Amino acid sequence: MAIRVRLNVMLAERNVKSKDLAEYVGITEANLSLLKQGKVKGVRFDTLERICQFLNCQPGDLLRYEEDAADQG
Amino acid sequence: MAIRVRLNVMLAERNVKSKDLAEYVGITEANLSLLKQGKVKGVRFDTLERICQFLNCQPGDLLRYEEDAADQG
DNA sequence: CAGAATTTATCGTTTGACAATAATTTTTAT
DNA sequence: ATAAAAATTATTGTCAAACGATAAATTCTG
Repeated sequence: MAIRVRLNVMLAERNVKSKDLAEYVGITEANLSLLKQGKVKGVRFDTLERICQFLNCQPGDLLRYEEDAADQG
Repeated sequence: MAIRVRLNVMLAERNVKSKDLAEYVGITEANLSLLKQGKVKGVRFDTLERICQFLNCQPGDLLRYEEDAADQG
């Protein structure tokens, strides 16, 4: 079990481009990519906040405590 | 709007002591207190994971994107 | 293929999570 | 009220890592 970042799912569902989200949040596409791929060890609340704001969702939609997964949506 | 940490609520509901959670998670009571009070700017996923594990809940139960609130539960 | 989008890779900066510790305050019995 | 327990606040310090900036490589998509 681990925290899984579901940003990729959220973006796909809403057909939002990483570039646009990155721009809105105020981080680089590179760093957003890392976050999407679950390659960061944590997140700052202001970043999380901006993402929720842009995607009009809750942290719970982006973060899940679940089985380590290879690739399922 | 901002990210709000609802740890206090979760602990109260489950009648869990901060000390016990801190011990389980592996952080000091002082730092857990800061997290509870919403006085940290972010959180590491391994910390979030342990909290979810101990409280048997999801990140969404602990983090909410909502109106900045003074003290309501 | 061409262009766009995304990911990966480096290196550097700076923030801040968390440790360790102690004192203060609040809560909970007795 | 008083003692004990629990929680908060306060300080100082360390070090991991979030994020920036940039560029190259890879993966879509038309």
